[in-house]
Amino acid sequence: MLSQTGIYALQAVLHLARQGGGASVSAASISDALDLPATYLAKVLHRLGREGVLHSTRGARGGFRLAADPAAITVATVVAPFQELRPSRTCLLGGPCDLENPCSAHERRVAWTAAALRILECTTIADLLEGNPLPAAVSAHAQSEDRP
Amino acid sequence: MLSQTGIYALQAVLHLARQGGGASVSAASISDALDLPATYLAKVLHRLGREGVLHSTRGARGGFRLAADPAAITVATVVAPFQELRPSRTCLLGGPCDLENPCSAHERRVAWTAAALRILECTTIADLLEGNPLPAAVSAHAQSEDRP
DNA sequence: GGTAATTCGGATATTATCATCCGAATACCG
DNA sequence: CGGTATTCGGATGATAATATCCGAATTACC
Repeated sequence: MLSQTGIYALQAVLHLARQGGGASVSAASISDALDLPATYLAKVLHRLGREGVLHSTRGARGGFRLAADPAAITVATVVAPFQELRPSRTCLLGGPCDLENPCSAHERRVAWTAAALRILECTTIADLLEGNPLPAAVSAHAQSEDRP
Repeated sequence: MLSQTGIYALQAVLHLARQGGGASVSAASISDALDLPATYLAKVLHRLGREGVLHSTRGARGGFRLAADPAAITVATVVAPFQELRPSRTCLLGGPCDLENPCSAHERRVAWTAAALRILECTTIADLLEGNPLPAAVSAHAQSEDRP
């Protein structure tokens, strides 16, 4: 559902949020705390910086910090640089398919990506930190589906 | 959302359903009709045979045909051999997480996979052939989210 | 100014997925 | 019985995602 890279990004951002917004935190320190591949995470953080999610400062005592309040950063924003979130043009059945020329699975594809996107866009970093539940309107269709 | 291999499987099964359940159809004939990688599709079909979705007969005049009525085959069944459908133990945030020890994104992950799974399990091959809409209970949360 | 800490950015390795190739084994058909 | 069409199954080759390496550029601190 989320690419490994996206998960790393989310974990790192969550870690930064836990540290508060004060000082910059180095990539090494983050990968150390979360036990993630250090050099790869560095690249992910770098990308989040260019994307405007993080603020990066170079040189000694440099590092990364959140570019906004945790309540203003959605999971979708964090993950977007690393995977396609919007429904792509290729449908469940292969070939292209759009509103004018929908394939027989078009409606399903739209429902699927809409459900996913809704969750990612309605959840902020602060929500995850504080354990806020999903809004009822979003979770309405997801009860009692837990046991694997 | 679906792996390429899963899409191939779905397309092939749909093609078989369109041909009716009478004679066996060869892998070459299917890949020819759908313009899919022939040798790879052969493997996919083979797998669907072992999995019980298709019935395969060897030798001249051999080939594949549906093992059940299109209305009795769900998309989930067709796609399952080629990708993890049930929520995995690794959560949105990395580490393991279950009912006893949920991470802060647990509920979101469950909602997400439940929405996807519901669509895949409620849609049969016959539904796609006939263009049946999603049941209202499933699609309730997916309106007006179409334009990419 | 020198040194240590750190991001930046490209080149390269590793791994999973997708795809091809080839030699069987099997069954129909004359 | 021999020939041909086909699935079966393993070995092998591309391509993309994941991960590592190293040299540079930048900045804080002494």
